[in-house]
Amino acid sequence: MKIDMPQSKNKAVKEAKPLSRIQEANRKAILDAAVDVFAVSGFRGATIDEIASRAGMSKPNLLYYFKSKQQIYQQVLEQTLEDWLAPFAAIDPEGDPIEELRRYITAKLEMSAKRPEASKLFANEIIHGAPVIGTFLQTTLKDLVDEKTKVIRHWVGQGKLAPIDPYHLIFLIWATTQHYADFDVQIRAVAGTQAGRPGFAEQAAQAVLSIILNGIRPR
Amino acid sequence: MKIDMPQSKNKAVKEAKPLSRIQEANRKAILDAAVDVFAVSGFRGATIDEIASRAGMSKPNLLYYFKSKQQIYQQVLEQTLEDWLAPFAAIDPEGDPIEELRRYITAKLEMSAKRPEASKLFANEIIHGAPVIGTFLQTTLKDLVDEKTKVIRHWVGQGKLAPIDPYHLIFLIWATTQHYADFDVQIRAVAGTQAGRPGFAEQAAQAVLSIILNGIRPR
DNA sequence: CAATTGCTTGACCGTTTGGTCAAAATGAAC
DNA sequence: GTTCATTTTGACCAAACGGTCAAGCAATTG
Repeated sequence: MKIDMPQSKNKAVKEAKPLSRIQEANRKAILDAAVDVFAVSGFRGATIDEIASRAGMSKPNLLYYFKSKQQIYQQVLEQTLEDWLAPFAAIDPEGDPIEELRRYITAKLEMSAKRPEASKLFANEIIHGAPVIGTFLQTTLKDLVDEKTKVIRHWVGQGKLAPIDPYHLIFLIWATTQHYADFDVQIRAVAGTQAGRPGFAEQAAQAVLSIILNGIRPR
Repeated sequence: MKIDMPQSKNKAVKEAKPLSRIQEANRKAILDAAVDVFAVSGFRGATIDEIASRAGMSKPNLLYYFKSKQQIYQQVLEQTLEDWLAPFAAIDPEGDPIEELRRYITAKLEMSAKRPEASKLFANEIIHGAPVIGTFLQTTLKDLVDEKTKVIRHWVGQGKLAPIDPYHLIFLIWATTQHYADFDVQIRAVAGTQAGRPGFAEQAAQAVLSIILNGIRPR
């Protein structure tokens, strides 16, 4: 599975597209179904038939809207990437470090709880070598991370955070927050009844925030 | 540590097992190849042909040693599980909490660096709903985790650790350490040249240990 | 050496699956 | 209601893949 990243951000280019009511509805139904199917089965494991069936249409009909399985996959990935990164981009260099990071971690934990499929979708893609979003990671994401590492380094320089490597702090936050989505099966298996009880997500947030924030507080 | 897999049938029943020199070599070659292939392609994406080819033999020959793709998969999973959990099981209730956890985290980070495929194998299995090791998670692993949560709770009670929920501490450690293996592509893409330099793993270990250990030190 | 057993593989089969196509059904426009 | 474009699908194809089988090859044994 070798794919090059098309990065179809060409909204302006293909503006000669009316996109009828029925088209819009069907595309949405397909993409919604696709997130779930790709998340649980991976790219290879997912079948067009299942996506079509979940979207309430026949396979050829689905292929009428997206000309290949890959195209659906890329579209779904692109669509979710933006939401996923938004809270990270929103980290404010002028804000209080601890508060900014608390807000970011909380937002990511909420996303993991609310849309675990999106997280699993990424996890799958990256574990398999990021064949589709590889160049995105090396360009857009790297730039964004570089920007934020500067911010964190600045905070450290000001003595507002303990001296830690910004990259690894970011990785630790990503790892921890996404873990609750990607490994939910393991968490439920291990935590047993506790994981099902309401308030579990809040308890998780409290624990994660406590450890990380105390871990980076200036000493 | 004894780990019995749900699917692993007759180990004791099939007592007479000669296991010739050539058999042993071939089985090992197959399993070694299988770890890599399953790790990068997932169960569904992996093909018997590729495993066989990497192991240097024909597909029918591979099927002579393992009668199905699933059997290889289960075997590989079982084989790696023990190593993977050993350092966790080795956490000593009598030892110093901070030192015990430092040892555990360091061991897991080293495993992630040395054998990332093993970690990816698990990640894949769990993200896809743990179809094979599901019951293992609910039984053996849960018991082990319950045991260790008691230890951590005891430490907290003695005032040797800050008051944190043991489950979430364990999840945080798992998440962080495995992240370096499972998401290595993303880490390399984002950290750029830095990630390639020697000493990067040590730098990661230092940062992770610093944040986590300071995060749980009694205050 | 002969013979029994263990090891290896080319050829093959049935199924799944991504994708095509022509034709039918539906809707929009007049 | 007629016409034209859009939407939908049953039937089909080719490739990939898991798994089988019979026959060939190597090794061990007596």
